Amino acid sequence: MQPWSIAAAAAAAPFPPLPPSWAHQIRVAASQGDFHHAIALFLRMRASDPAAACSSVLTSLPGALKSCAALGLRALGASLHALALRSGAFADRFAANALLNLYCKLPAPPSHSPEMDGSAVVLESVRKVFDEMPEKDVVSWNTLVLGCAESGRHGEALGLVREMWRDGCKPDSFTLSSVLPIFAEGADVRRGMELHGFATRNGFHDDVFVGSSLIDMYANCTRTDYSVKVFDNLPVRDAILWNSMLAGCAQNGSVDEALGLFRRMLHSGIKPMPVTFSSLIPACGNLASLLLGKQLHAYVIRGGFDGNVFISSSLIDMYCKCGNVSIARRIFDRIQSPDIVSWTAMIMGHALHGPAREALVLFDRMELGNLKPNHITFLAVLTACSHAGLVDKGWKYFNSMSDHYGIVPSLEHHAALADTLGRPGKLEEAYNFISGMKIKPTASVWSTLLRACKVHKNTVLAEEVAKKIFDLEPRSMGSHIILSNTYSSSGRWNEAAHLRKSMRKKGMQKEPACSWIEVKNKQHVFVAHDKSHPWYERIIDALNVFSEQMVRQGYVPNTDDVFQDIEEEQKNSVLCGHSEKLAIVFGIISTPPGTTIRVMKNLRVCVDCHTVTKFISKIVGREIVMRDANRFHHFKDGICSCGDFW
DNA sequence: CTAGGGTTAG
Repeated sequence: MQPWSIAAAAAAAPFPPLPPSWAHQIRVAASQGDFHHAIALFLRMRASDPAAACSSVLTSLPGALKSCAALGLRALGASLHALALRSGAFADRFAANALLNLYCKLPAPPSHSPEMDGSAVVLESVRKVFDEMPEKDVVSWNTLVLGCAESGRHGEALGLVREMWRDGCKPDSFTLSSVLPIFAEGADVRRGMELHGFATRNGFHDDVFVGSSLIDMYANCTRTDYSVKVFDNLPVRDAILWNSMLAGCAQNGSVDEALGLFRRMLHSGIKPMPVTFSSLIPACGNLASLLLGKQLHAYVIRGGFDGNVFISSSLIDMYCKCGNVSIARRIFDRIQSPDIVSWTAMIMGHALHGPAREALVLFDRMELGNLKPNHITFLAVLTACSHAGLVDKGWKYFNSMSDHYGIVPSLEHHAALADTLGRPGKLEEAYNFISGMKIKPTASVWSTLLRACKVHKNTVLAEEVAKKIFDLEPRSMGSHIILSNTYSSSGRWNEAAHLRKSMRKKGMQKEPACSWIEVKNKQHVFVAHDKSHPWYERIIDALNVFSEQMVRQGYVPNTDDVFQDIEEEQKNSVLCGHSEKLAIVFGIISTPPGTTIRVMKNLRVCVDCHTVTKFISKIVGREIVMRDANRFHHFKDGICSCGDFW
């Protein structure tokens, strides 16, 4: 006889494995994010297996409720609520918390009462569930705190934290990471640091969730130095945290820090992801550093990310901002299905670089593809109209916004149309347009007209417009300067001097004009009449040589923009010191023949510099790209892409 | 049953 053994018995007659229970399957599906499946299982159980449905209410309800919350199933959620009450499952912490979460996550229903909006109705039922809960724990509090924080009820969320504290329930890492984004949004670094202190004292500081909320909070408060410290102290840094750090730095202007992190990231063997690039590349655009941008583009290609629309759009934008619209266009043309952002970036690029009509050609092509323009697209289109001097089209696009697209024109759209009207000299029309606006025009809307008044030398209207601007914004620097220049250019030196004097009295100082150029990885900055650059003498010598050639070709200095009451002879020497001329000539004598010159300027280019640059581009046979405060100018063979209209 | 962190156009 064989000795009796369980193993032998099992081997002889193995039982088939038990089928997983309904409740188990529902829990697993819900926790894996397969909410439809979880709901389907729950409904099937209720219909086909009343006994199981009855015995596993407690264990299956949380998963089902979570799925309703995720899918926004209000009606089913309500019937589960009834079931929870009827079956007594509501007494259970887990089921009750899941119910609380459901009400927090459901979108606000349309409101029927005028006194109360939908979200207030929701909050009331949430609060009711919460108050009736027989047993509250930290999860219940956290659910409510998050619900308030996410629906913008910041004060209430913070009040709840105090309330839970008083109630003897200690905030934990969940609470912290729900509340920290409030201080991030409000850029309230003081209270953010208080929470950081609390986190440290209670051992939550190296929690990844808390850590990433802290990083985000400090970045939003433009304290990326603290972000980096928190980041460095975290024990575990997975890849996403790097990206979050990087984006935080890049978006808040700490580009050097972002690039440093990018290098460290590569060093630590963490592979860059598409988001890494779509947050870094725009930062290069904002620095207008073509060199850096090109290096990142090379990484993008090597990493095989060039098919990503986000990256392509950011590359288009970066190349446009760095002055290379043709590369941008090549990238755009290679996108299989450009989205609204890619189109808008490209339209804006053409609008800013010229010829601006190309922007409108693109817009029409986009519409043929049934892609719907949004308010930013219209901003780009209206910018194109103003730069191309297309008054009728400007009106047409402006009116079509509300007529065909249901987009309410914003202040920016109004400013763009006012500019479109004013630039070609339709000052009266622009004035009437601004006066008749449905929203109250701001100083910046009026100042587009003021600039137009200066260009068209209408001192009377300029004075009236300036008065409106100074009422709205008494210390508007730009407007003071434009008005003073308007006086000067019509020979009213006394009034100009008087205005300048009152500006000095108010302690207002003009922003000095400066231009800069990147040569051999180094930025060279030129301030007007600044002789400190080591090559200054050589630059002036070269400028004089160009001058002689220009005069032979018919150049006449334009002293309209010299706003001092001095002799013509002296005015010419004032013009010679303009920063953009210094930067351009430096670029020409310090780079090999044929190299494209890219110059940036903080203010708008003056008429004389514009003319001189056209001559120089022809004399040296080079393309010169200049970004001024308003747009890009491409000079080639004596012609500028702005069509002398800017 | 509760949490977070990422991206492009102005």
